[in-house]
Amino acid sequence: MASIRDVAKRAGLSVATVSHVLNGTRPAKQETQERVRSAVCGLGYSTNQAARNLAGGKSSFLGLIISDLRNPFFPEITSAFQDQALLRDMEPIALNTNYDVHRTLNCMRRMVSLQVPGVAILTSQIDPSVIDMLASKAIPAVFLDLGRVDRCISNISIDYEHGIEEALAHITENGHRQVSFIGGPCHPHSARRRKKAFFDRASAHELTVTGAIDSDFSVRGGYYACAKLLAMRGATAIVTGNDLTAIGALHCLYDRGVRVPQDVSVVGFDDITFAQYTQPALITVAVPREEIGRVAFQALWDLISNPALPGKQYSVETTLTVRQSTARAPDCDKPLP
Amino acid sequence: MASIRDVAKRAGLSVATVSHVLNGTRPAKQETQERVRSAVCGLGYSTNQAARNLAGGKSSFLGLIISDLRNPFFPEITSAFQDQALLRDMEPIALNTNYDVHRTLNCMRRMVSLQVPGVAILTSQIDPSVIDMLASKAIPAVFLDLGRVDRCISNISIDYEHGIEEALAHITENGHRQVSFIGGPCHPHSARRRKKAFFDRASAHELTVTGAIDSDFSVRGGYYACAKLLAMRGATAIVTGNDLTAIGALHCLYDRGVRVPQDVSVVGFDDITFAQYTQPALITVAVPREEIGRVAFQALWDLISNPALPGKQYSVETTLTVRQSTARAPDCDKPLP
DNA sequence: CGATGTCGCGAAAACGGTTACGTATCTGTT
DNA sequence: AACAGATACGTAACCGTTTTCGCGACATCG
Repeated sequence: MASIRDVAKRAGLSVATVSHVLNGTRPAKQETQERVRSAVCGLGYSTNQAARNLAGGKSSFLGLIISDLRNPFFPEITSAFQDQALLRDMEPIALNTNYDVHRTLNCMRRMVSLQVPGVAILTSQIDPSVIDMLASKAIPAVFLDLGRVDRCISNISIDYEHGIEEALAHITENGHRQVSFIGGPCHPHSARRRKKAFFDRASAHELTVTGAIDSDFSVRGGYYACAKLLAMRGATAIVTGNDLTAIGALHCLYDRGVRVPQDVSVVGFDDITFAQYTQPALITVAVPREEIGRVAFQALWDLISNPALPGKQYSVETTLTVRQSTARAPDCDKPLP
Repeated sequence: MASIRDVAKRAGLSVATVSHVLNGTRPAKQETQERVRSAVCGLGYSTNQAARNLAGGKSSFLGLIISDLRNPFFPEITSAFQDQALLRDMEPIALNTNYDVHRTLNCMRRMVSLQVPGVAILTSQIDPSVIDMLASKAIPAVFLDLGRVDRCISNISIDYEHGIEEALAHITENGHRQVSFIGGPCHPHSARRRKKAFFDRASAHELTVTGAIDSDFSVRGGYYACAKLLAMRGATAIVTGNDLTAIGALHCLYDRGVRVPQDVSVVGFDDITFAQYTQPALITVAVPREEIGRVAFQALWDLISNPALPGKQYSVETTLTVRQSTARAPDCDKPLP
């Protein structure tokens, strides 16, 4: 492997000059630049990042911790983050925790070892020890839906209220009066926030909540929760905490011969890619995943560029994506009392 | 940031000893090990990868190039690869090319810059310039469905034949005699191979191929291709080159009032996660994505461990996943002539 | 008792860049 | 002609590890 010294020798220059020409950190004569350029080509030289990171005292990596790439929530976030990072000539290091605290800590250790100047932690469940670790090293971090903001910690909070408000307004306009909710496991902060937003907006619309079940954000879980709901009767609309759950519900309803949307309306949450391909196409509260990825990078970049500044709150909106899984409530052609 | 020198000072030892204790590369007294251990804890020391990579002359990164994380084909490959890499204490660097040659080359340059000891290139379309680049630097590489194998190049080839054979056998057993095919864009090698396998096996089963359309592997494309096929009439089964296409076909059939599987059987390809959630659940030829990720790592690891050895051919099997989107051919209760 | 071997450890040279500082040379001003 | 200020470049220290080489202390053996 050719080193910068080889390039310098071949170009008849000093390593300093070569380095500066390569990085544009110091003016140099046109001819000098040419000489460097051609030596680089001739040798097939490529700068050694490790050495650069070491000498520069800073690394070109940027950490991105997510829960699980297989979860359709994350690929788009990851892609968007990556695109931004590459634009700024940073190497994104994306690792998934598989929802495992040990693994998360392992990942964090790797990040520290890599001297990352910052890390975005976009998982749903964040162990406090991770925050401590970051804080003790003063590594800038961006979290998702973590409550607080701190010295080196920014936070992206998802405005669930807005999308849920749109969803419930839509449902109310369609004459529904009784609605059910299938949420997620109560551990993740985000599931709780979705649920709370649902109840808040439901009561604002004077909707009766007939049955609210905590499920596990999986298709299977959605299926069973929906079956339970069906036993309760009464509700003409089901709102779910994520799309997988909604898909499960859709299947359950189909299997029971309940027509969607004629008999029951269903609203999902997240707007994963496949929400548009369900039968019928799922109405869902869209969480702007690409935007989250972009904002996460931007937030991190700000934090890194200005270590003195305190963390900031960022917010992304959710909005209703209207498709075919809702309709007027079944008994709605009768005039309202 | 505490360095190894700080640790050495605090422990009253030399850096060499600390390094060796930390890496277990030289025997040391129990007491010495303790001293190191405690100094490390006291200072919150964490080894600097950049320095280590530089000094060791090798990097702990492993490249993984994929087309597009958003494509449901890749997350599982990426995850599996990552899991394996972490097990071996390597940092996987996953980058997507977005199907763009420029970006691909940019990614490759980054890999070279990071001194990766090897890279897995698991995209469908591989530009020859990428191979040249790798070859000129003698960087071990693993490709997916690239034809050849070379000095530093291993290849994973997907055995499309097997799964397609199962699919067509299944279809034949169900009394179908005429079948259509919706393939992908002819550029990617893999799409061509799928198509060829289909025709080979179809003729082996003496099936008549009524209509074969090259689409674009998207849901929308599948929809339109299916519409065209419907105009041709005759076929009682449709086999597609990937699941997105099959999903599009499913929607088209639904919209036209053609029942699946009663009127027409549909078979997908890939077995993406959502194939099981379509209505009806999609029968599809499963491509073992996790296995591809694992094998890619293993292949790379072998190549790296034994640079002298030539590249190898690996093969992964495809198999039919039976669900609900096929049934006996409509006219099949009539006795066959 | 001296030769030999083993064990535990330290000194210092890499590794390939960056960058603070210093030294020519060139230009224009007085 | 002398001098200031650019301009263009080189020298060498440094970043935090790994790793080679070698040194002393102690045990073993003839």
